[in-house]
Amino acid sequence: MHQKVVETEAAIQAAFIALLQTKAFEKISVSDITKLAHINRGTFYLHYVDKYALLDHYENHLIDQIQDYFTNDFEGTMTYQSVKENGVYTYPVVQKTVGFIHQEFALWQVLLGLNGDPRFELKLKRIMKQAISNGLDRVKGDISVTRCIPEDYAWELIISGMFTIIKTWLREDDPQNPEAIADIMMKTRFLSPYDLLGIKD
Amino acid sequence: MHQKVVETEAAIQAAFIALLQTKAFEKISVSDITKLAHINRGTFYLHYVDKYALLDHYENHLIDQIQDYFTNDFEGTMTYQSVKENGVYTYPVVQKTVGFIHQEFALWQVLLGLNGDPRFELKLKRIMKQAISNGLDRVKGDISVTRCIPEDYAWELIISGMFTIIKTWLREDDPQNPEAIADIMMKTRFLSPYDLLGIKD
DNA sequence: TTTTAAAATGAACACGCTGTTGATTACGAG
DNA sequence: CTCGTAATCAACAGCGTGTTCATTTTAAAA
Repeated sequence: MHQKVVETEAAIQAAFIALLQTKAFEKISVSDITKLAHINRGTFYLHYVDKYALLDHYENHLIDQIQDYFTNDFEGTMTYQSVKENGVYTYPVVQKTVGFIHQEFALWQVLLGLNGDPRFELKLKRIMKQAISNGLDRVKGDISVTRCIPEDYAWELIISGMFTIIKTWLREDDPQNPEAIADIMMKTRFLSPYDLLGIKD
Repeated sequence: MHQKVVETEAAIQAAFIALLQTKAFEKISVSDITKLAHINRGTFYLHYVDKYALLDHYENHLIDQIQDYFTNDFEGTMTYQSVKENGVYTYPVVQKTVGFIHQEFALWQVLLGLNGDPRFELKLKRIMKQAISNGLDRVKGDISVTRCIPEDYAWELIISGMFTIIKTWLREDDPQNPEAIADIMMKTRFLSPYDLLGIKD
């Protein structure tokens, strides 16, 4: 691949991320991007058909990483791993997933942030649910989601709990390190809202 | 107020909600709205300065209802009320809040839906946190959010748990009745993710 | 180094949506 | 019935879009 292409696409990505930190995706024009990236507007269209293709490109880039890991390297992911210094075990899946996000933090930040794409979050949630379903089937045989509340409500609560942790992480001014987040995810598995509030009823 | 104004604004609202069911807010043009509402494009601008003012108007309408209730009628809201047929008690706050939403279901549906406004959800979350904080202070004196995970993560988890229930409700093809939702909200106070999955570790 | 193919530029185009204007018509409350 | 408010219609400049074509720049191959 031509080196110039790499440069240009990097400039576009940097400009795109910078703009998404300040305004909503739909309010960003191709002109905005190319001005900030110091390239000609026409050049943009040599790389992407429109700004939606740009968004898709980044989203798929991130999704593919996770998707690949979930479908290929899934053996042993739900078993406990080495003891951490604070005495908490961590699943490899959790560690890996948090690691993926940490690797491209700025991109995850804007795509899951206030100016991001709600549909991206939805896609990810579906993937997560599938992965957890599969993981549970493999490790323990007889899991049945509680009948105490409707099953789809239970699933939504579980998945969006994990997303809440990730999104809180991404919104922090001075973000925690990945290990701390993995730790939080492992701990919250056992915490109900009342536990979180510190209420002992 | 002129009757014609009421008609026109009702037509605008109906068109706006209908459009938000099919495409993202930012992709909706004033022309779209006025065409669907069978009014002249110029007429729209006699009522709202732009489509953002329209969005604000509806959001504030909903927020004010809840805000008013939280700040004025808050006495006794966190005490248990009459026993329901299935043996579950419900807080009046929960009942009232779910009731508010049920009253203008279609509007809540689109504003908190996939094509809605993430900032609206954020505003509501802040209000909810404030209300819960106040409520806890009043009813029980010595609540301290768990130190097991960082406090802001705990709060985010609690609040977005409640929002998850509401949003799941709003997305259902054949939505549950309000009582069922209030019931779910009361029950999930005690349920951790592992409880929800039916795992007994 | 020179050649050559790919990549980026700059200017122009029609199109669609915006928000505003001013003149005109429709209509409902009194 | 009448008067004032509300809605309509046509026109306006401004801006972003996506596409074009000729031109210039640039990196890699000869």
